[in-house]
Amino acid sequence: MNTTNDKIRYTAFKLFLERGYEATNIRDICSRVDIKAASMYFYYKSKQELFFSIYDDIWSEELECMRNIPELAEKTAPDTKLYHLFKNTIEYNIRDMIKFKFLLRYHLFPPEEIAVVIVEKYKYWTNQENELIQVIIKQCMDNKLLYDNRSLKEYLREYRKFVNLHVTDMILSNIRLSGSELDHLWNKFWNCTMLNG
Amino acid sequence: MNTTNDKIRYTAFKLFLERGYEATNIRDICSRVDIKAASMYFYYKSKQELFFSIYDDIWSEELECMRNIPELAEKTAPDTKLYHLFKNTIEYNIRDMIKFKFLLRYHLFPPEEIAVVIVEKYKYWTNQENELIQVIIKQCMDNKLLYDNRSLKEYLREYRKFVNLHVTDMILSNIRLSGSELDHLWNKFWNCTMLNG
DNA sequence: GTCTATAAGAGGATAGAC
DNA sequence: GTCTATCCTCTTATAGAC
Repeated sequence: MNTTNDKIRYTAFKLFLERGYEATNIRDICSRVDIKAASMYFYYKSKQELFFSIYDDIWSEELECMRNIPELAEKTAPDTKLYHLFKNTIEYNIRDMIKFKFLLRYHLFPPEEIAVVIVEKYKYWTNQENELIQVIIKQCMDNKLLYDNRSLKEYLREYRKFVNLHVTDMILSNIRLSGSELDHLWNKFWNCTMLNG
Repeated sequence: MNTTNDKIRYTAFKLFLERGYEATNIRDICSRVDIKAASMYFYYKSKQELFFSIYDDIWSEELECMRNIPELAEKTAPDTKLYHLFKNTIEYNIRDMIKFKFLLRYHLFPPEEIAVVIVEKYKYWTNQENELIQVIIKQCMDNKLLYDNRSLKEYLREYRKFVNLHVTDMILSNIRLSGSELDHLWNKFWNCTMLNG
């Protein structure tokens, strides 16, 4: 948060989130950073390059966080692992809700000018994330903790839907769920949806 | 869909939905309608006026539809009424998913220029909708179909969250739920969330 | 690295003719 | 009702000095 580049990235992130890509202009970003618009072009060759540099960083940070959940490395039951993955994901998104909101904005409503690249990058990053989740779900199925009358893909979709919707709801309602509320939701989800879909 | 005004409204709706308010310009709307930009100003005094005319219409139409659900006028049990309200609301949004998506876009990410008015209008319209829902929930509580250890407001929030999230999920995943899937979801919701919160 | 100056274009909106 | 012509402002991006 010290270098000019850091300031540009931080300011651009906030404006891209609040105003959107089209309504954010280089002059506004730069005036807040206290440089002239032309100076931005020393760091990034275009507005698009600046945007995607920020976009990729958000995904990469979130994945890094998911890969470093200590409980996933331990020798715990796979259903417990999935619970920890869920809880850590939600808590990460509560801490950094604006990052999720940023991604939500551009996945739901990609600006025409950058839509093709966004879709491409979205596929890449969700695939990375899915691999992580699928390993655990597969372990659950192998250990008969999840029935195999449903496919891995279906379970994956249920899990992703569950996580996404609760984060989306926190954004829409501006309510942050507590640890015990999360546990309650998880139990309801596991029993009502995963076991008795 | 015959008059010039209809064409302007329909085209503007599509562009406001897909490109967003800031990225949609009068010239683009008018070139598709096959008139010159200046002609738009005969119908609307500004871009904002055009936008809010469309915005209000979407809400008003949805409320009209909810108020005309035949089962709500009949002398059926209030929990059955709530089920019909849910099913009709979802089915209406499946038919006109882009209208829900339009509202979602501007409620989640209101353009700065029109944010204040959007928030004001959003409050007005959701209040209208809430009154309709609350009447039925109150009947459920009066008839002991819902326990009164939770407040009317809490039940209302659970109901709204349930409906909103499933419509949002349909938009995000591009999957439309069938009638039997809706029934299944409703039973799970009623038993797991409303009765055993 | 950061600046000034400027090119080259797109945007909302209005005046006034027909 | 619809047009042409135009105003004025804002935008991304580049050239070239320091």
